[in-house]
Amino acid sequence: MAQKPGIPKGTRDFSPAEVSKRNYIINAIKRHFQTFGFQPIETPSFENLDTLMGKYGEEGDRLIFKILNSGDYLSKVRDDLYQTKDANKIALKITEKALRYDLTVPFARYVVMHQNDITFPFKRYQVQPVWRADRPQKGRFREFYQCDADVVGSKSLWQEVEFVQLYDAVFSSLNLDGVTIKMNNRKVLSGIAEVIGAKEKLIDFTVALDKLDKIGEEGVKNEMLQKGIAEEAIQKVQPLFGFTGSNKEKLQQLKELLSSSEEGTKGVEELSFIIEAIESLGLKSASLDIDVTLARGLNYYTGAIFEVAPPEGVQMGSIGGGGRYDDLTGIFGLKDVSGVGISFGLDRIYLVLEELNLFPETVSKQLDVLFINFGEKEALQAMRAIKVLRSKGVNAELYPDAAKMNKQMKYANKRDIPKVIMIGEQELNEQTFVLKDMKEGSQETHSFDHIENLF
RNA sequence: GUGGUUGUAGCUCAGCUGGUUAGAGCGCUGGAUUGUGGUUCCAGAGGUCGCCGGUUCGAACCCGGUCUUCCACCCCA
Repeated sequence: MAQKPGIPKGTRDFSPAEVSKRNYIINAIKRHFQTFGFQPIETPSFENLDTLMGKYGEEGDRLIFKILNSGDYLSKVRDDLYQTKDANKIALKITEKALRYDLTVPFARYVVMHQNDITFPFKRYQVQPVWRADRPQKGRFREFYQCDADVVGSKSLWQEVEFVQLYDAVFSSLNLDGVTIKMNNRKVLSGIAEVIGAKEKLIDFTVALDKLDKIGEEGVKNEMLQKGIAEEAIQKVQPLFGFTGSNKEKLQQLKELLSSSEEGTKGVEELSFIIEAIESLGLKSASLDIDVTLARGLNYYTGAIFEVAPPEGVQMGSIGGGGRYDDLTGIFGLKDVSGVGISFGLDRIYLVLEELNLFPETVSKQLDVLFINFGEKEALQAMRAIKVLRSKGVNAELYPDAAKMNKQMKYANKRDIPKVIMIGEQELNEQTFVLKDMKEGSQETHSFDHIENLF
């Protein structure tokens, strides 16, 4: 009985055309990572469960794909525990490995394990798939690629400046103009929470604030009230709801709002430094925008927070994100190593480029020329030509069977092969070949000796 | 994890309030065309209607379950 094939939800097959396009994006990203001085590493697809657990918050823990232990894993579960049917507790007994959830935590683990071999500051990049046991929806998959660049071992804000430039360089080279690099700072958020007297509600406060563009001012206020943030406190942050103007104006407003908070003031200073540096260095096509509602990834960011929004008019979540985390390696026993990094969301960038029709036509071209097969002797002559062409880097192939011309031409047409070369009995005898342009429909005869000068 | 949505030929989809043999377009194979693709014409192949169960004389259609798709929430790239 033939079984109906299928793949798990949230996963995808990639066709040759899709792989070409994905490689086009990946190559652009890697190229710029290298020009900015980052070095590649790779880490295993799965890690020890305890390396990952507790690093992404409660929600994150739930979304980690856990790998069942091998062997008779249930025998290790005590009967009384088994009877409780407490999935979370039992899970810890029957699984000790998990698929990686992002590239940042494995990187932190890598840095700690190899600290003696690493020269700091260490700049690494990593392009590998990650897995999340999430419900898929548009632009969200259960297996997807992250393209990360991080620096550890430097507290310099020049790193942040460089990451802004890196985002700009990559998106510009992909001709994806008009992306907005949104920037915030954890210290600013802490400062705001402190000023309004809701310091212990920082996470609730920022998560609600983050939804401003989605649920509006009233929605945010309602959620804050619901989370137990006082009415008066919310009144104090009223300026944030109409937070517009240039970056300079926003900085000025923040400075006043946070003047009583030491931490908040520090955050404003950091933002100012980056903004001023970028203003004097300039960006090619992206714009940098302070967004105090930006609050993703708060579980470990301590300074700058980045998120990249696609150009206006494209319905898609963020296509990149990142930030500074002062003590990520601390949980693995290496103190005082500051890190900062960014990530590119390959799958979403793909969808955006597709929507805006920004893939160059040449990306999907696989073969330059197809040789028509007229039989054994003719095919041998074709193979001689193919050998020469390939040595010059031309993508060439012989149709494998001496099928009907009609069929071979249809094949060339369907594969979108621009040129076809025919060497039949007559051409073989005359030491010539016929070159046909599939787009124009025109063809001409050349001497076989001239084959290498064709392309 | 919560709520909703979707599933019929390789693909995109019709299919009436439940009624004989489930259709179309595109694609595929062959032919018109034995050395010329894209356009045209002719012929043909291809479906246990997602899967399991129930209601009914009778189910693609109604009901339950399950898987899948897409969307929103949570969260996030």
